[in-house]
Amino acid sequence: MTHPAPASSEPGYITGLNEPQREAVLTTEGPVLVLAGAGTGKTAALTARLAHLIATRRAWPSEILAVTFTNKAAREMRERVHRIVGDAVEGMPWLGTFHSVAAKMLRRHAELVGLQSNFTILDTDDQLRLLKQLILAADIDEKRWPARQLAGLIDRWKNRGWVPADIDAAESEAYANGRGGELYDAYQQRLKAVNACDFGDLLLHMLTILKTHRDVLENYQQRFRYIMVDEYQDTNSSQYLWLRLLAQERKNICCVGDDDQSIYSWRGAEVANILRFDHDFPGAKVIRLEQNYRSTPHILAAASQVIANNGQRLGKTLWTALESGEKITVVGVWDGPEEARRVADEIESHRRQGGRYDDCAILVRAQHQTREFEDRFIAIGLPYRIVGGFRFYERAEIRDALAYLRVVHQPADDLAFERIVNTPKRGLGDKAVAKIHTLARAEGVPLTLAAARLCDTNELAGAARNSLGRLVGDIARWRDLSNSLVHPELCRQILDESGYTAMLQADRSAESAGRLENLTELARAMEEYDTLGDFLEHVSLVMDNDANDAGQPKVTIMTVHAAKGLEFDTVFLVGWEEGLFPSQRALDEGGTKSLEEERRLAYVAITRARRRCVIIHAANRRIYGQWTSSIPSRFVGELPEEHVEAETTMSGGESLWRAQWSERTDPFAHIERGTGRGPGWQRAAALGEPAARSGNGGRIVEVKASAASYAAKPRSDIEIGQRVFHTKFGYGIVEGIEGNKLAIAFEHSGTKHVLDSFVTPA
DNA sequence: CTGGCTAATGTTTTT
DNA sequence: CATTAGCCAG
Repeated sequence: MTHPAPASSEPGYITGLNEPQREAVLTTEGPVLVLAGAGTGKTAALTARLAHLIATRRAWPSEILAVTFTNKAAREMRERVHRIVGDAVEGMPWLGTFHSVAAKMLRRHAELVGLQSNFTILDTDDQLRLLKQLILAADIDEKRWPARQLAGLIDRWKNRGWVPADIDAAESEAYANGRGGELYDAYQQRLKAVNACDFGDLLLHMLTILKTHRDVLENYQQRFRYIMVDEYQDTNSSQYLWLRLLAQERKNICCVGDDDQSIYSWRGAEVANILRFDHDFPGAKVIRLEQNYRSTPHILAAASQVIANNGQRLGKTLWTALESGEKITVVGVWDGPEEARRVADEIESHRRQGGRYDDCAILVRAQHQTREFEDRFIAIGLPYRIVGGFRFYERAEIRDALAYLRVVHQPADDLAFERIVNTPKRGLGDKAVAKIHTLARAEGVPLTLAAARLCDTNELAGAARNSLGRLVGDIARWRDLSNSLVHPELCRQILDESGYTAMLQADRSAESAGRLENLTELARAMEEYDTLGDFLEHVSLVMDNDANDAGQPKVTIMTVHAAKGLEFDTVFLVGWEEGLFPSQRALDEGGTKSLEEERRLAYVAITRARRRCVIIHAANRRIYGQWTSSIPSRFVGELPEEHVEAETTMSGGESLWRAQWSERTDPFAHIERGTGRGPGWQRAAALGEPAARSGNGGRIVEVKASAASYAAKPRSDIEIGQRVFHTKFGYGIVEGIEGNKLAIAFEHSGTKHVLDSFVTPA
């Protein structure tokens, strides 16, 4: 395809675009669906379109609704638009994730669904605690009907846009013999009582409001001259309904998506939304972006071949003008540790050839796979970062601090009160809390108020009464202070006066120093927000842990899900084995639907690579501490041979994994699973230690010293038997020294091999 | 009421 | 295996 010569008066943001991209940018009126394959410049087109609307004065920035799924995507769009149109983007209040935009709206109309505008947004943990209370109260055995299950069910209902009244008997049957609906209703009531929302409510409540209050709906319909949606294939029903209501009047809605990259159906995403777009918006213009700018032909061909195995797809033909590059490499290794060694070796050799660490990414199917790599990388001192994992605000100390702030900010926040009432320990255990609860229920007041009243009675014994009285007094005082004190300072003061800081200081464990640091960071982060309320909202909706990407280049380790939308020169796709990828869960469900989603995930994974894609599968892996043999993923078998370079470190040679692959038809194969005595284990026992086999025709050479440790000399201040401190593993005793590598028996983490530079004498 | 122990249970993926 | 929830003893 050739690019037409740009007209001389053409604005800069158009110039670099190809023909379909231009069309997507310039078709501003009416419904537009952009089907954008991986790496086809979707974000470029989307941001150019946004800039175009503003630059040509079709709309003020405040008249455009632009929604994404992740904060990362929202931030990136904001930055890119800013680069084009400058500070006008500051006035784009309606650019954000579905959840943050909905929350913003809901704060304005909260009273229409029985909430106050300072409502709390609950996280999963609060939600579960609340549900557990309700399950207990309903006299249901929580062992048999776990709160998690109910939470999942309610979430699914909310994703579909169903309020409690919409739950029929059949749906209700999914929990506790038909009591699901009843509990959903109780849950919603309880949320209202504590003036709180969960994630799903943000959209569901707004949907209710838009449906029942014409004036509000019309207001927004008028305001949003243009609506743009990123990753449309990931919308769930409630998001879809919400969008449809808002777009109904002007119909200037532009959705961008790729049905092949729909990987969130477990979260309620409906691919059907993208399939029925032109049904809901008649006359919709469909634009396909098919030129891929990211990957080499080999990579693109392999990805296309894999995804072609899926049935339900709109279908598109990706092509690239790039030169052919190298084939995809498929490597079979013996076990997990070897997989990690192999990846580390490849990265170091890439590095020696002048490459950078941040060219490389390791994509895993499930979070727990990151461990193996982390262990190895720490041992050899290879810089890495793990994306995802725990978010900043999920750490216990942050949540405790936030609970204090929530109690101060929102007096009805019972869940926050429960969390802090005995943290730090102040002698207020179950007994005391139960009394507060009883009183609160009897008088129909929030826990903080009940606690205050309880202090005026003789219900509590001396010590507990004093303790509770102090807490109640403190909270009242902090509430007063919150009007006069800037909130970062308020936060520091609360942490000090509550004894929380002292508690951490008294704690001599490995993590406590980091925790104190996190709290300092929290107070610092608060400075960026105008009000305490703003801050709390950002923490629950927006804050992610992308902040730690500063410093020197690092290898990125993350899940495939987290990698969507990103690209890297070199990508390692690890753990491509049946049961891991595709996941056991997808296999158990048996249907083609979940399997196809796994395949889309594989497609997303492969298409992250620009130049080099290495796919690895291991013959043996430890699952729940048991060695289990595994066979290569079916997706490995679906890779087109002409685009693949296969390699194995196993003596059986290249054909081995293909032979193993045929085991999937063995009806008794599953019997070996989890016994710890499967074929893989037996082979291992027969052949000896995996590492010892490396001379046996295998291509892996056991790396004794990495490049990083090769030339380094040992430290003089550390000797065997010495007690040392390691930032990640805590305290331990040095058991061995080899060059600058130490073997340390850690008090909590067992014996590990680490570089001495990570260690200080204790 | 606290702290330490045992037992059970779990691993997708995230706003 | 590793974490966590729930139980029991001090």
